[in-house]
Amino acid sequence: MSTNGKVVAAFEELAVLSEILGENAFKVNALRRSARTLEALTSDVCAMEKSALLAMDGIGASTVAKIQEFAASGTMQELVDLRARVPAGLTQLLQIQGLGPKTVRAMWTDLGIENLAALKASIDSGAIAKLPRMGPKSVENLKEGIAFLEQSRGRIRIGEALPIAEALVAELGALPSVQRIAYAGSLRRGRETIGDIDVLAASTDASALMERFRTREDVAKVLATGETKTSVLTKHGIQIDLRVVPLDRFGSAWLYFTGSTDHNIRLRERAISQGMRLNEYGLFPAGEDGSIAEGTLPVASVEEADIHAALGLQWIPPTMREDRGEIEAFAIGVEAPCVIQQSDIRAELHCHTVASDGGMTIDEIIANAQARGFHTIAITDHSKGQAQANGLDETRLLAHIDAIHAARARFPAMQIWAGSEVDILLDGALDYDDKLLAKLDWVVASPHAALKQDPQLATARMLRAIRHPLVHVIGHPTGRIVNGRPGLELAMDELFAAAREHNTALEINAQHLRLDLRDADVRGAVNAGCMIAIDCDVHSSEDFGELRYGVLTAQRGWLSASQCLNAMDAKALNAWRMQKR
DNA sequence: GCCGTTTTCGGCCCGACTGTTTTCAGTCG
Repeated sequence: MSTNGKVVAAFEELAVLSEILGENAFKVNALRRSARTLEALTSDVCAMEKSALLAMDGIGASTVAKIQEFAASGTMQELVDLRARVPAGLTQLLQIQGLGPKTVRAMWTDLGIENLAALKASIDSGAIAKLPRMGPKSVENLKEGIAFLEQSRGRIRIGEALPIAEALVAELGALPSVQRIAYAGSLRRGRETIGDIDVLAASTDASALMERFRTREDVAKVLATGETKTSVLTKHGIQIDLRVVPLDRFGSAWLYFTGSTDHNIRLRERAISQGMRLNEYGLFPAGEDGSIAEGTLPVASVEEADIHAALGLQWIPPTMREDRGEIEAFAIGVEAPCVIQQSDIRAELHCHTVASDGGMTIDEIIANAQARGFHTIAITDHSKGQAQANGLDETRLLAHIDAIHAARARFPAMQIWAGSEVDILLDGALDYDDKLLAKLDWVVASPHAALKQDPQLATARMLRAIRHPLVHVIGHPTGRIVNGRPGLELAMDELFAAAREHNTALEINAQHLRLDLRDADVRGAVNAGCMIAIDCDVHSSEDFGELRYGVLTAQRGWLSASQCLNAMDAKALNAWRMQKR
C-alpha cells in the first residue's frame, strides 16, 4: 500500500474504532472526511507542508499532528491505543446491513460478542434477544444481513453496473404510466466502482411500477418494498433500489439521490445561509426559526438546474459533485470549468490489430473509427517484449508500418498513423531502439511488467520514459486493475511536472477494468498543465464503447477539451505529434 | 474533529424507514 493509502486507512480505522467506542458522531464524521480528503491527493501527504495541509477544507490541527506523527514514526499513538481497546473482529460486524455502531457496542459490552462467529452463536442460542430493542424481526434482519454479507460481491465496476442500469431504465421507461425515469447515485457520478444501483422514477401508477420491478426475471430476492421504495437483489448479486417520486419534485429528488453526501451537505448549508432549506422534495423558504411551514410550496424542485440557479449556482455536472471545490467553481458570475464531453472525442490513439493481440485487421479497425466520426487513428500493436500478446519484432514491425501506411489510400478521409505500444522496461528503457522508434508516426509507452516494483525505482522508470524525446503518450501509467491489483506506486506530482516539461501526454485508459489514470490523478495532471489522451486501448470493435468510462473519469478529474489530445482537430493533433518528430 | 461576515464555544444536513416502544432509538443514504 502506498504511504498515502496507509494514512487514509489509518484515519478510516480511527473513525470506525471511535464509532464503536461511542465517540461523538461529528468527530467520527470529521475523521472520515479527513480520510476522503487525503485520498484525493496526488502528492506524498507525509512530505507536505503543515500550511498546505491546513489550507484544505476539513483538515485541522489534530489531523495534521497525526499525519506528522505518522511521517516521523510510521504509526499513530491514538490508533495504537484504540486498537488495544477494541477487539479486531468488531469492525467486520459494522459491515452487516442494518447493524450500526450502537448495536455493535451493546453486543460487545452486554454479551461479550467480539466477532462474527460469536454473533452467529448468540443468534443460534437465542442469547442475542437479551439486547434492548432486539425483537424477533430484528434478529431475522440480522440473519439476513449476515447472509448478504457472506455472499456480497462488494462494489462492482462501473462497466458492469452501467449497462444493467441503462437496460432497466429503458425497460421500465417503456411503461405507459412512467412519466420520467433515470439512474442516480455514484453510478451517475461516474465513480469507477458502484455499491448499488439507484433508480428514480415518476409514475401515474406507482404500485404497478413497483410490481413490475419486483417481478422482473432477473430478481433473485426482494429485500424491501413499499409505496415509494423497493430494493431487490439480482441474480448477479447486485442490489437495485427503485424510488418513486412526484413528477414535479423529480429534480430535487434526482439531485438528492445523486449525491455525493458531502456535496449534498454543502448545498444544504448554502441553502440555510440564504434563508432556505433543501431536501429531496425541493428548495423551500425557511421561517424565522429555520423550519419549513406546513403547506409551503418549494422555490424550485422540477429540475436540478432550477435548484442550482435558486442557490446562485450554475448547473453542476454530476461527475463533479464530490465536494472538491465545485460549489465555489460553479457560482453564478464565475467562469465555470467546461469539462470534456464524449462528443468532443475525435481520435483513437491506442489500438491493437490481429498483428499482435487484437481481433480486427487494419482496415476493420480504421473503418470502425471512421464510422464513429473520428478523423484520426493511431494503430499501436505491442512491442517485442510482449511475447504472450504476440508482440512485433523489428522485422514484423517494419512490414506492419508499411501495411498501415498503405491503408491511407483506401481511407482518404482518415488521418492514419503507424504506431506502437512499446513496453517500458524495468529501468525505463524502451523495448525498441531509437532508430526504429523514429520510424513510427506515434509512440505510446506503457508499463506491463514488474508492476510491484519498488516505488522509487518505479518512479525513476516512468520519468525516464516521459523524458524520452520520441514518446508521445504514457499508456496506463500505473498498470493498475480496478478491484484487481494496485499497480505501480508512483510519485505522481513528479510525473506530472516531467510530463508538462517534456510535453508528453498521460493516458486515461478508458477500459473500465483499468481507468488508469484514476480520477484523482487526472485532476492532479490537469492542475499541473499536462496534456491528456483518452484512449480505448481497442482490441475488438466493442472496445470503442469503453470510451464513455474514460470520459466520465476525465470529467471527474475536471479535464476540459482544450487539454485533451483526442479532442483536437486533425491538423492541430498532427502538429502536436510532430513536435516529437 | 472542524469551524467562525453575530460565535474561539457550541454548534455541526435531513428525512424515511423499521421495529420496538408507550414516545423513540438506530440505521441508512
